[in-house]
Amino acid sequence: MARRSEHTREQLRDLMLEAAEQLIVDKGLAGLSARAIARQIGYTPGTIYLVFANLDELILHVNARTLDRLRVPMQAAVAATDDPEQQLLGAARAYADFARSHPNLWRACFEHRLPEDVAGPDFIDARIAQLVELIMAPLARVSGAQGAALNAAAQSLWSGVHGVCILTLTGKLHTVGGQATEHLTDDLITHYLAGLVSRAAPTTSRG
Amino acid sequence: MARRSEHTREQLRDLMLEAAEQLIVDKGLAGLSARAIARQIGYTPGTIYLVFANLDELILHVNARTLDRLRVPMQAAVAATDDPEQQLLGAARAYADFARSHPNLWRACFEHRLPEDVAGPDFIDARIAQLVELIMAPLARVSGAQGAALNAAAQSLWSGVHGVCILTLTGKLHTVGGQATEHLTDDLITHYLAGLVSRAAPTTSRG
DNA sequence: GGCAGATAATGAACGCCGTTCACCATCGCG
DNA sequence: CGCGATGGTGAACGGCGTTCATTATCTGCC
Repeated sequence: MARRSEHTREQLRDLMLEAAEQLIVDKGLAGLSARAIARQIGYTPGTIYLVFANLDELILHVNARTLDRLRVPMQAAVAATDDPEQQLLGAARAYADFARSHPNLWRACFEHRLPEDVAGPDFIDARIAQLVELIMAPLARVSGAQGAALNAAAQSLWSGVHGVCILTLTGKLHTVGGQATEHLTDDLITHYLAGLVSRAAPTTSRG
Repeated sequence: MARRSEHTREQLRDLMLEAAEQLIVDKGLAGLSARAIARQIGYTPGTIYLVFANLDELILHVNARTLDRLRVPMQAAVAATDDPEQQLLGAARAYADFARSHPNLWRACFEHRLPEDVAGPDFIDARIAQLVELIMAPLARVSGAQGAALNAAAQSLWSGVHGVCILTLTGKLHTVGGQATEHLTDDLITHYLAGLVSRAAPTTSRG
């Protein structure tokens, strides 16, 4: 058994990513294994290493796909209105909605941990940057901020929305009267924006 | 070889938690294994299962300890001043500082995933609730909020701070001009508070 | 002192895991 | 037809979490 050439390297790559994605969807990152992927596509585990350097790299590519898909509804939310505050609220709701609809895929993007020293690849960093950039324009319009202050605002606000999603959707926020995710993202954004508008970006324009 | 009785069940428990903690500190959650713990304390893996139901339970107890230790500097920050805004900023900085000083322990609290259906135990939920409650009083004083609105504020603001810490400390926010963690938590809190003060908690007082 | 029963701990075993690599079946080409 | 290149294999290595029959030791009783 060798040299069957039923698939191109490219086709094989897609088959593997597809299978991996399905496994993550069904059983989470923990349910993913080289052997399971191989079983699913009718190859042996060794074949995976002809296409990817290791499982981590494969997972990173699944995550890249997930981030690409996540961007679509967020962009749509931004395009759906001209009111910058509504754009931000909509993008956050789209984010929360995606996370809730595809919990295992979404969590894989943030739970997957590379070995201590290895840095995340550029193609992931770039996609996260795209998400942050999505909210820069509305944020600039609504607050008049720019430069470093705008950057800080985009990062802190977006990290904040992400934090709300993480904690609520992983059930780590079972506090008194646990709030719905969107309720909390709305709360965070509304108040943050109100503060941003009422002040001239105090913390970052000091130096 | 059996029945050495060199240690009480309690002592054994502490030995195991200590060893597990050290392993997590040194190599992260991924570096933890029943065999490694056993090796470190001079017992065999089987012994661990006389004390804990499984590794997950052991890890949850390590996490409980971590959350207890995390609360100390946060409480100190709140006690250090009477200005509620400074209390909140201080608590967030203490949180970020702890996360940076003990990255692997801190991350273990949020990266550890239980099998799909199993819910997190109360002794973890309670400790997270304690952290959120820490900021309720200052938040109430600074904004005048109470009831559900106060609850939502505490949860969204604290989740936000957590999100900032997660994304900056795991290196997932390598965007243009990456900001220091404390810079972003300050930014988030300052603006959120300003917004909270300038408005009468709009999103939650509507119904 | 000697013996029985209780029990703390073992260690071998099961079925997984990621990863490597010598090997071989098959292909295209001369 | 033969041959070199190559796609893919599958066995192997050292790890993992977890279970459990077995055993060495302790305790209490005669």
